[in-house]
Amino acid sequence: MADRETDRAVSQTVRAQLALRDLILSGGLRPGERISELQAVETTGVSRTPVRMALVRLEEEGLLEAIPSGGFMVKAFSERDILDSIELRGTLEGLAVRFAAERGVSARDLEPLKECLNEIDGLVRQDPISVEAFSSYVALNARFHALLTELSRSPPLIRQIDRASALPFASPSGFVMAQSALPEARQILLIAQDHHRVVVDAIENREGARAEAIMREHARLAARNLRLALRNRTHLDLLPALALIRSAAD
Amino acid sequence: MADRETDRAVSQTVRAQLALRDLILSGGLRPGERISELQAVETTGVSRTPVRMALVRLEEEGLLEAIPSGGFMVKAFSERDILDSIELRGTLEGLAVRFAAERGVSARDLEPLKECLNEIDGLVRQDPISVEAFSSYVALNARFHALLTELSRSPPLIRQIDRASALPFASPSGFVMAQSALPEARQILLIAQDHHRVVVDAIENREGARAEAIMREHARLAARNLRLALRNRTHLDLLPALALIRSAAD
DNA sequence: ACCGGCTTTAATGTATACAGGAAGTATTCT
DNA sequence: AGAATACTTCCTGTATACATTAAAGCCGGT
Repeated sequence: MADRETDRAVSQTVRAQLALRDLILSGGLRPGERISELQAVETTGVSRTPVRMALVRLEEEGLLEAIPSGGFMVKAFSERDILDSIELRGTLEGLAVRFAAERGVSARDLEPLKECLNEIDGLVRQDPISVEAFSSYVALNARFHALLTELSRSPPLIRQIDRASALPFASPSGFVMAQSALPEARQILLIAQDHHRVVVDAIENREGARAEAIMREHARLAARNLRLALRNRTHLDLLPALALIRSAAD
Repeated sequence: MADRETDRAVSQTVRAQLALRDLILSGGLRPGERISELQAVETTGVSRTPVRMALVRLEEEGLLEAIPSGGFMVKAFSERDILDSIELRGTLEGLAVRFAAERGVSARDLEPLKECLNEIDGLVRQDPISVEAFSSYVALNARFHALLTELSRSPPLIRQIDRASALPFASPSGFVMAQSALPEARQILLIAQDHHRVVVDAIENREGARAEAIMREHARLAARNLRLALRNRTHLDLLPALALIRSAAD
């Protein structure tokens, strides 16, 4: 019912984009496989025009790759690509918090950040942390990162960060759920939350270099999570877009 | 008539994209102005479908902005936006050269870079530097930066740098021509070339932090060029996309 | 049996027709 | 005279039909 209403509200293009993205991330298409427009029309139920539109947007998003002769194929990522994408996001977020620190942030703008921090504190206080708490953490973490980048007050930078975070495995919360099954899960979350507090403190004190450095290191937690999850090979079903990873042998 | 042949070779979408981009950058449309598809059809001579495609790509490129009610408008940039975009590019290029330094680059891969450097040396040796030499510099500089980012061997990063450099005022050579009319032109070029040599040296010696820092500073030369050109208000016609800059008062 | 060329098929790129909706304008009422 | 409402007009989003081109399969020759 709500679905029915939103279905009518959003454009066919967006509907196709969401459907195709889910299909790709769920592994419905193999990396390197050509994605036929006609086939996409059948699976999404919309006509070719919005499907084409959605394909272009998914290419810009980084999930698809244009075939020289025409059309698109599902992009394949190496583990290195993913690690680089995480480092890339960390670098951009580092620039954002440096801007925030150097340019100054009002106490009023800092308040929602601190609320976020307190809510996260409430979550990580429990030991062990429930799966529901992890789920809540993902949402709060995403909100915190979004608020943080906005502190830069730099539309071009915010835009670029959004684009870099569009790849699910590069997003700030990409590997949090996968981490929930790990024994060191709570410890990692505590460290991450400490990073959060430190970066806010650095911004408050106008310490640009410190804020930038800690933000870069913060992103590297995601890289650690990925490596741990891949090594343990447990709960890999919690990893979105794992289907897009091609082994180094390919 | 190579034009006639290329016209037939490239798709209508690309043709529309190039035509519309030129139109926007030349100031044919005012920032904030809605860009009508029908009007675009008339000016480009292609039908609505490729025009629509081109509009979407130009939006992703950052030159257009989607209107909530539908359609697109020409994006307006503040001087701050442009300076931030330059700093952003510098940060990304800094990451690229850090990757290159840390991961190591073979002498073979470094060779084309050094050729580029020698060619640029030949240009900046003359005093004063001719306009033709400036023009050659732009091409060589673009080539050098492209080779440099490729040394990172990181497709996601290269992709992101390309996107960040798509905005003409953020590209490595965006303000070089505007600088050609300045009295301090040669001095700036000499400094830029020194940066080039230093960054290659740093990469060779695996000095990641040094390479990153010098690359960031190198980008800031573009910021200085922009400020000088805007203050002197001379030869502003050499600045592409100046029409997109809205004053702080707007 | 394998390779090369031809034919057929299918997929993309393009053009256009149609419907729904937003914005601007004119008119009318207060 | 001003504001609100209704109307008209234009614009976008969507669907579909057509043409061109690339790819795949088949047939024939070596």
